[in-house]
Amino acid sequence: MPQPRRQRRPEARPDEILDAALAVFTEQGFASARVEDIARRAGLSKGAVYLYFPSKDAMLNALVEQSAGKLARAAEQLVAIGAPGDPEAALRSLLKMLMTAMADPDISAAPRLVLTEAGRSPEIAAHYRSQVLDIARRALGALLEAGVAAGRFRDVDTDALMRLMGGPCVAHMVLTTIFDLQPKQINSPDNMADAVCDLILFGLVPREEAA
Amino acid sequence: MPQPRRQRRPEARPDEILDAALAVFTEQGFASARVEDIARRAGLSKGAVYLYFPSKDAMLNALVEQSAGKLARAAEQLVAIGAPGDPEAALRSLLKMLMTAMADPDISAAPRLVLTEAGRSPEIAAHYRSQVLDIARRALGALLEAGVAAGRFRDVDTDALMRLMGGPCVAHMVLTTIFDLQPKQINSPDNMADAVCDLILFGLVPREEAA
Amino acid sequence: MPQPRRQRRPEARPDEILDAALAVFTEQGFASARVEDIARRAGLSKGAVYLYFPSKDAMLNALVEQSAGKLARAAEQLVAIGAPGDPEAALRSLLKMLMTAMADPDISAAPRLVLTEAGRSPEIAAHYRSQVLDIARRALGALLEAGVAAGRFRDVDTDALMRLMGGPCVAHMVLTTIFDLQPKQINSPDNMADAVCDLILFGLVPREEAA
Amino acid sequence: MPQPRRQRRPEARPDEILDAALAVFTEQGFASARVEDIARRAGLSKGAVYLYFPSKDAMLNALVEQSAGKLARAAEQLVAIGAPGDPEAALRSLLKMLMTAMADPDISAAPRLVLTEAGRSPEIAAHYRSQVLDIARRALGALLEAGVAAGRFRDVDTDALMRLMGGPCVAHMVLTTIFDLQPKQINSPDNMADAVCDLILFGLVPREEAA
DNA sequence: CATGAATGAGAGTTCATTCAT
DNA sequence: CATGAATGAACTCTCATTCAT
Repeated sequence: MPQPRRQRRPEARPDEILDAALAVFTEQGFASARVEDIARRAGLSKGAVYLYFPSKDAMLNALVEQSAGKLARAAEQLVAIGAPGDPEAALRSLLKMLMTAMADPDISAAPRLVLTEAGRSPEIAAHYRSQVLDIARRALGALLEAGVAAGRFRDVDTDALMRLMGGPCVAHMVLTTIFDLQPKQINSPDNMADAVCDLILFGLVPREEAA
Repeated sequence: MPQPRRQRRPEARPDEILDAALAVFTEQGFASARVEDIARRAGLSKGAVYLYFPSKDAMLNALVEQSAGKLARAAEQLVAIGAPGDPEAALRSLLKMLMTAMADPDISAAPRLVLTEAGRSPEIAAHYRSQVLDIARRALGALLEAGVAAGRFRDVDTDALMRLMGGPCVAHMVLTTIFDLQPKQINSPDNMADAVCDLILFGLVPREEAA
Repeated sequence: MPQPRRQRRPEARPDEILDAALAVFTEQGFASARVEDIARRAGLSKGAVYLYFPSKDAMLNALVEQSAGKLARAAEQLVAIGAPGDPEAALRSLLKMLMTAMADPDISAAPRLVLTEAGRSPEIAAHYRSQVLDIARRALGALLEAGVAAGRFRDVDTDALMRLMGGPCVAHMVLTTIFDLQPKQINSPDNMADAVCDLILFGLVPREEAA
Repeated sequence: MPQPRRQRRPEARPDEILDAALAVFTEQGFASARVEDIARRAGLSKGAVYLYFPSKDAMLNALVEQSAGKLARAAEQLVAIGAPGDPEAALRSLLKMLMTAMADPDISAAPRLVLTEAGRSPEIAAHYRSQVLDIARRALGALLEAGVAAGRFRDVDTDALMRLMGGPCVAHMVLTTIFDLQPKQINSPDNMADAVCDLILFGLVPREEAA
């Protein structure tokens, strides 16, 4: 399957535009982004984007809708498959997936956009909440429940665990992508996920079983 | 032919304007915020704002500069005082302070603004990084070192711990302030901090008390 | 929700805008002129002007650059061709060309604009000086030299002659265009040029040779 | 008479303000000049100037009215006294006075202001025309008439002579004050006046002394 | 389908003018 | 008298959106 060198595929236009829009929105912020910049980056004229999207706002909404759910569904899948057998491993996989996704600027672009724009758009906030956060919380709750049932996890609060799992991933994204603050020792998202997961599972205080 | 209506002129004008600006910026985002809205909220006319700040950008910068450092310095103090005696307690205090601050919409407004605007403003990002993040990381590193020296903490990676401590606080702020996703069981930032701290210290996996 | 009314788009747009700008600038002065007035006079909307010129200042500069040199080059040509043969005739032609140009409100509009704006814009002053005044002075110097060599002119100072040639033309322009002070007897720029030229050549004091 | 060191002389305020206004207007142009700049230069606060002048326009008008007439009346005097006895000397004196005045940036500031502002203000143009130009023309006409009657001047057109006398002075002012184009050989207004006067009187074409 | 010239509402900023102190 | 904080109209410039071609 040789990839054709951009034979004008008008069917792909909307996605090309959204890709361009995502890039420009995350670089400049939604309000500061100019439709013309998006058009140019998509290889189109300004007017042409309006053949595919009725407004700049519509692009943002499409972007959020498109991205939302992907990660949440992946998390759901992961938990559904892994939780019954080995909750610890499932939790670790979950964290790795999330951390890796967040550490990749391209993948985290959409969440980052939601992060910056949800504050001034109740629609986006509500949509993301119901399509991503609620689903993620439910999946995490199921995973926790399975682990507790198996005697592998303590019976802790789901929301606390959610913050403990998601928070470091978001923090990692923010620190590396926005503030360019790279970890000193750890040099891959995977290792960062391992280090964080280790702490989540076993805690900062040493265990005394070594007798 | 202006028809003015004069007000008192307290020395506090700049701060009043900054308060109004912070509110409007966090509500609408910096780019969408109108100077006139800020002025009205501060009880002034549009033009009067320019007697105190040369531009809209200057307001944002003043806001960031004003807020930056406060939290970081508080964290530094807290660690310096508490770490030598009881590292666990110091860590818990630190987390509580951070979580409480983040859960208060007024206090977290400035950090939230940085979160949404740093992505498109290298100056803001650099300033916040050097005035807040670097300081916070150093304080946390010192705390960790003290705990390790005292045999109370495992010798883990500072950046991983930083993400584990800060992440949940940021996540809590984002979830409650932006997405209005309140925790189901836990009803105060203080309790959330306790729950998270408990997990950070002792881990999700139960300890074998029997031994 | 714009409700546009489209027009044709000739390649001549920039020139149409400059024509309008020149008219408005000379009528109201650069600072008092409104871009919208220029646009309307050019048959465009305010925003459209900015498709062709990045700023109001750029219009002024374009105007000055466009006009500068035309007259000076014409003067150069005239002198180069006429001076060797008949210096007196060349001088008369030069004066007539200048006087006629200055007396025509459309042609003198650009110089008038320079006259009013150069005082507050060192760039304009420098540009006009080097592109017009220096060239004109050089041409006049050459003409004078040729006349002296041919024994037709006295060996006078170039700068004095420059003021004596240019001054009356500028004065004529100022008096008729700005102060609406028309000559009582002389009714055409051509005749005024002749009268002035006659005085320049032969002086106010009668010659005694008539005997 | 020792000059007191600026003992607050409220009576002189209007003039101090006008001096400041003239300076600022000629530097920046009337429209670009800010009342605050004028106030500061006059050593006052912005509001205080409005105790003496009702508006910025009023300052300009006062300035024009103040300056207009001075020169014209001086020219009138000069002609009235000198013309009957020695028309040539009177003409030379007139030219010298004018040239010297125009070459002094302080003295020529007001005429320069009129030059730049009369174009957009019919009132200023009309006032200056009636208070200065008409008077100057009449004086020059009288001088010419006297000279002709005495057989010393040819019977030329008054308006042409007016342009020939005034033009070089204005040109000298414009070239030196606005375009910073100093004469190469002639180094004083007085000498420039002499050179120009010599040309006006005796012409560029050599006289055949041999007779 | 695609272009890009054109529109016009709107935002930041300036500044002449006013008036409480 | 004098101050300078405050007003608000006006202006430059931007940009989402439209539509003739």
